[in-house]
Amino acid sequence: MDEDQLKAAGLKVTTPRMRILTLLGELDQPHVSAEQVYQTLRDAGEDIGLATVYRVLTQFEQAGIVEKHFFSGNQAVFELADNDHHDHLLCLECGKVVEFTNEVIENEQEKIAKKFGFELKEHTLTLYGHCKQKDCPSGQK
Amino acid sequence: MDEDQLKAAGLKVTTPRMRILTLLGELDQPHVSAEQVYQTLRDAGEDIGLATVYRVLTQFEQAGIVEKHFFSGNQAVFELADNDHHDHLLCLECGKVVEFTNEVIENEQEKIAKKFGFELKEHTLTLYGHCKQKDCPSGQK
DNA sequence: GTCCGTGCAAAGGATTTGCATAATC
DNA sequence: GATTATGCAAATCCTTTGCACGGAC
Repeated sequence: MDEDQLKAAGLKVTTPRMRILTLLGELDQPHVSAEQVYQTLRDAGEDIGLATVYRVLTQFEQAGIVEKHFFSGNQAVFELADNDHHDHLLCLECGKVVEFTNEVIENEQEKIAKKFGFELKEHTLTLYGHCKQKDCPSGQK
Repeated sequence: MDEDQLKAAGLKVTTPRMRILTLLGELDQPHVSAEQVYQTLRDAGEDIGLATVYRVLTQFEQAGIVEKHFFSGNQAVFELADNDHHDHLLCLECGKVVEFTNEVIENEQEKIAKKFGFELKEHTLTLYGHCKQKDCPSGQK
């Protein structure tokens, strides 16, 4: 339960934290910016500040509850961390995001790190392309 | 020659552009921020503006002369684009950067894109770890 | 009641833009 | 000489911080 996750992370159970955590679990598109979280909650009538959203998301990241990505380079997006790691494939035209996991690549990364004497801690793999769907500009014929 | 690269990109041959292009080719550590380029040139006595550095690097990126990366998330770094693509492995402790290429991963990426109906355009793969070298905090016993 | 958390406004850092001047072709 | 570049300063965008008040335990 959300509440237990907060306690486990040593964070007091407050309204903003609960609202943000719940919201992250209800999204259609699991990748959101701090601004989007803020706007969504404001629209829902919450009296929350943008600074709090940033603070909470940062705390969640440190607690391992969420992951932070820099798909676009200028604005961070957050997503609820799931048990098994995954990477991303996204459409340059419509922004659609697909998550995937690939054992072959994961193993190869370990080999590369070992080859250079590194102890691998984490990695970021993002593929960019055109999804070619009917609802995307890249799919128009 | 540097000059020809500029002309080929449809950019006039100006002092700032030549200085930046030359500098990028002479670096020990090929990954630099706009600020570093700016400081290095100022220290060398050039009368250049930071805004120009940003403008030129952006133009170079669009011309395919340089690549822009977001290793740290908050500050972009640039490097001269080489013929064959490569990915990066970097040390979380000392910032050391190693470049590598891996056919297995490249092929696997194509398969993934195909599997989801995407036309792959580009990708970013960065591995983070500890290099364990004697000159790095991660290497101290 | 103590301590941590929050909202708001101000500060910060990286990058971009407006504009008059200066350089390239 | 016309057009494109440049330097400087101001502006913008995203994110963080300072501070007094409010809420959790």
